[in-house]
Amino acid sequence: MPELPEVETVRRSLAALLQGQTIARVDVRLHRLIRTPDVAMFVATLRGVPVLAVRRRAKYLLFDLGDHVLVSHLRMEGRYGMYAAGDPEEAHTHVVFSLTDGRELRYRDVRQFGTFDLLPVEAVNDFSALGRLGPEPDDEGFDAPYLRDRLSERTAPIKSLLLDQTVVAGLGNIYVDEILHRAGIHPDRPAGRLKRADLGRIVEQTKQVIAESIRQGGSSIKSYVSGHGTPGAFQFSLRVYGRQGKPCLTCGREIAKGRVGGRGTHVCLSCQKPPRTATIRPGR
DNA sequence: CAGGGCGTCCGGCTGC
DNA sequence: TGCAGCCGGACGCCCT
Repeated sequence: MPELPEVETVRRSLAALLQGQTIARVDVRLHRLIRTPDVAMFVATLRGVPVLAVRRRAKYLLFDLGDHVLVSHLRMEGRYGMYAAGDPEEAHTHVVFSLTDGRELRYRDVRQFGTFDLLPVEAVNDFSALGRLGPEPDDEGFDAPYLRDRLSERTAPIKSLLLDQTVVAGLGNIYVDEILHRAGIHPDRPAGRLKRADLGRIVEQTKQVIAESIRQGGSSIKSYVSGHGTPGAFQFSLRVYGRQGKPCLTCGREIAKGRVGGRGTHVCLSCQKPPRTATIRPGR
């Protein structure tokens, strides 16, 4: 499940692998993944185009191609790999970018949830999702006053709002659980009732957890690997995610698992005091 | 109008 | 051994 650190790790490997490369042609096997423009236009526009840079915004990969930007979202299980032209094709290969040096950048996606949008450069900032994204965790503007401004009056659980990409960009289910545990905040807490100090700890832990995971090459949970095919190591630093039934690494209490906002949620009920309204509470 | 909750997409995997 | 149900990021829809 690639979140910001995993997408950043993929970006770095793709930037190295695609350095100075030009797309010779593109073969789209699963048309549904191409959202804009239509597949014929998508393929025609990409023919013979150089890859100038690979950027990232939140969980989106942006390939700078001169007049156009290719916006790629991996969603749950999308992944890229570099292959020689004759290499046997692995299952769930949906898009193949043939490069002029003979290699192939292949996009695979078991869940078929990933998306591609090829946009004129001047349209990128207005592109629906990209245009509404909140600050990145490492932005200076992502601080406690900003969060208080965005969360005041909001009654939804803090977890749901940290997953809202317009509040802060790039967090997913794994990192939100980790951030809230380290900040000592129960995920069911109504966002608008958090104190200034609570918001400060959330901001601090968000920045720390994301930066540390990027240093570790992301978390390899389920299928994630970088563009080089190498796994990350941050999964060994996870303190609550996937650890239900095991002792809290801080206090020893058994980690509980429930649902918040429809998402599987891991919590230590000693380190993260449940509010009266909590759906995940002691005694079960 | 906007907040909030839920259904949808998909198929490998879990558990009965 | 067979198979129904689970799971989730972004987004659409619906209700309040």
